[in-house]
Amino acid sequence: MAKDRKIDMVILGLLSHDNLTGYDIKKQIDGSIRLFWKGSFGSIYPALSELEKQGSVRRLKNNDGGGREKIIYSITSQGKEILRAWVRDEKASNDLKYETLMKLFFGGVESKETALRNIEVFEEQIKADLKVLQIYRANIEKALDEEDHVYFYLTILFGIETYEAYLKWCNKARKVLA
Amino acid sequence: MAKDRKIDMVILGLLSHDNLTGYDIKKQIDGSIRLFWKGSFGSIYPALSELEKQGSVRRLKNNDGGGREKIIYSITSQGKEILRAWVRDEKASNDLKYETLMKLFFGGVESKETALRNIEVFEEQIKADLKVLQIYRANIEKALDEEDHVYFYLTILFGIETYEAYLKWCNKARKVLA
DNA sequence: TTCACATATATCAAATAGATATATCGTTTT
DNA sequence: AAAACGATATATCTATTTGATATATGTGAA
Repeated sequence: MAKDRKIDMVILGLLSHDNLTGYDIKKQIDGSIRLFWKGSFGSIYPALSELEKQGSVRRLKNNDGGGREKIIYSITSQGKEILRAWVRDEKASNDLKYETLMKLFFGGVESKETALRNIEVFEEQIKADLKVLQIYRANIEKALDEEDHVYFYLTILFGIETYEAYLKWCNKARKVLA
Repeated sequence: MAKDRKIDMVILGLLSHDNLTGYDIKKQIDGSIRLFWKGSFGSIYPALSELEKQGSVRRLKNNDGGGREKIIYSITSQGKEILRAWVRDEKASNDLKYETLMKLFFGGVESKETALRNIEVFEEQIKADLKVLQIYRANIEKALDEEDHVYFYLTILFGIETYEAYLKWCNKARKVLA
């Protein structure tokens, strides 16, 4: 596979906002990033080691007198330049893996009821996620003057717009199957 | 990682419609499936071998007197049952990896113009894809009476609904950034 | 006839997912 | 006060997937 590790950009991007541990990075991915990307420990920790080796991130000394081992990373100026070059690069891979759709696509091997049930499960999940996003939006709209918040806001809007489209589709799909 | 190879379901699903070679499977994934899933030769051929070993697919003899090597597979009744069990199983992983959104999320490290350009590239791609989907829809609506076509139709509708939402979001995003 | 392109199988290294092992810390329950 | 529990934290392993490449044949056009 080509030299093109996407998790590196997630890590550099998050470190451009804050100094973080690998565990922190995982938490942020599962939080604000999960709308459009994901990552596991199995990719985060090895990536952090290699980024350090190549000089894109730096380990902050933080031996505050014995206690839980904790490695806080910060981004270097080289890391920032790599991140910026990636943001400027126009090519981007956008793809989704929707098992629900696949189950529906091959729905012919099972009953219509099964198809409807799969749509229902999907709908419930989306409704729950949409509620969370709407709370995010309400909160962030109070603090939109801060520069970086605008970009976060845009991704929230993306989530809301697409999730509403999913719900519309669920209704249409039900009608088509009926 | 858990015993849970999704490519197996893509293969079994496609073989439940038709007997196909590995190459055919790849073509169908890049065609009708690509809206919600993808797969590469590097996963298809090994999966076909294992599915054959476990008795879910069968190799059809087709030595039609010398010529290009060609291995046509068909699904067995065991394979069909595995496919059906998977369709009945409610749990489904739905996730997207949108590099455009990630570039936007970390847009603060670059200029607003870069962010707008990334949105523009994304928009052009979606517009092109949407056109194709609308042609698909028009064609399939003429043949909706055939049982299996309904499920294909639903995935097309899903694509159209979400792509239209993406375009709406592009316009909103432009306004927010302005 | 040569060139490009589509068909077709197969394999490899790099990247990722998902699970698990290990250990510490803080809070709550017994 | 001890035990139990869940959150924090690093690290590693295997299975899976990607994306690229190697190899070879068939087909149509210049």
